[in-house]
Amino acid sequence: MAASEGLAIGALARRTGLAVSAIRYYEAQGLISPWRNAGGQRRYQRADIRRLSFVMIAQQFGLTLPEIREVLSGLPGNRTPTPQDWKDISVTLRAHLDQRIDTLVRLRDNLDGCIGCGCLSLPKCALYNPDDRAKSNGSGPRYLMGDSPEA
Amino acid sequence: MAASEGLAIGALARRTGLAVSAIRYYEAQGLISPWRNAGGQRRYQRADIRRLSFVMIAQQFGLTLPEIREVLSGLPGNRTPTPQDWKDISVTLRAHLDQRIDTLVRLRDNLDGCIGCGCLSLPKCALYNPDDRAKSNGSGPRYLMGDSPEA
DNA sequence: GTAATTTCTAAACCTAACTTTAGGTCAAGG
DNA sequence: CCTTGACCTAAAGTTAGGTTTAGAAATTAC
Repeated sequence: MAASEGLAIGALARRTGLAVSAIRYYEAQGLISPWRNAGGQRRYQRADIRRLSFVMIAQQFGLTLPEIREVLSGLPGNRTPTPQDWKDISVTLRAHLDQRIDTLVRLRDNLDGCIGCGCLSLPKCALYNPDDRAKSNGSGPRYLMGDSPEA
Repeated sequence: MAASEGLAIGALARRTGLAVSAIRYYEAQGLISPWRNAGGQRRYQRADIRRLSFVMIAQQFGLTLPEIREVLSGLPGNRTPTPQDWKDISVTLRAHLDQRIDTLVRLRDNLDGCIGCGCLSLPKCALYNPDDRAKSNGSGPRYLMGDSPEA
């Protein structure tokens, strides 16, 4: 009834642009924790709009949901996060983004020297970086290995 | 028998570091086209080592397999690609990479102003860019939509 | 000329991040 | 009161990019 009862999931979905099913999924992944009303329906705080916005931004930055959950754990649990709280955890986000950009820039800098020369001999190039690739996917060994230029 | 018979799939796997299953998968996706020997086994050209290396690099750059197939279609079909051929298609790759870096840098430049201010009001920020998100995944609508700072 | 490797195909399985479906309950309006 | 729309759970389906499995045939090694 009153506004103090919190937001229903549909209202939160409209405010964030997320699908209702996505919000439930995020809950299952531990990214958001609504309470339940007498009828068993989810109710959200207004601050959860901001929380989900943060999740969406972090996803654009390339973080996985577990990573985002980790970053969000930096928020205070006992009170509604303040603007300063959000600033604080955005530092972590910025670090992730910086690293991602650095990696791509490094790749780009090597492009002309490696593919550009036509040899594609990766082990001899700085492109070969197992650490970068390890994050790509949990399944299967993926590492770069080139050949001698005669191929 | 002789070297002129081409590479078996296991040999190609060893040369590239890819799994045999991955190479077969790439064939199914139209990224590589071996011929078959008398016994029905796949045989590859030595130039295919380079082709797969290119696939692996392009993947690091964030291209999907269909995108990579598209880029590879720029290679001559009637002869073994020369170093210059590889240089030519690497220009396309470079363009993809540049665009990806630009997007991330733009996101970073907006980070302090948007999340950093604590409002997370995305529609009012330059972060809101449907084009960037459209590429993320085929399934489900994902677009950013913020809220007013009171949330 | 066998035995051990490789390779073959097809189909099932895997993760991430969700959506869809099915069948049922809750809440709000008239 | 009762209908309509929002919400509930659980399970199955989806896409990308592969891996694994199973059973059979081809190659290679000795």
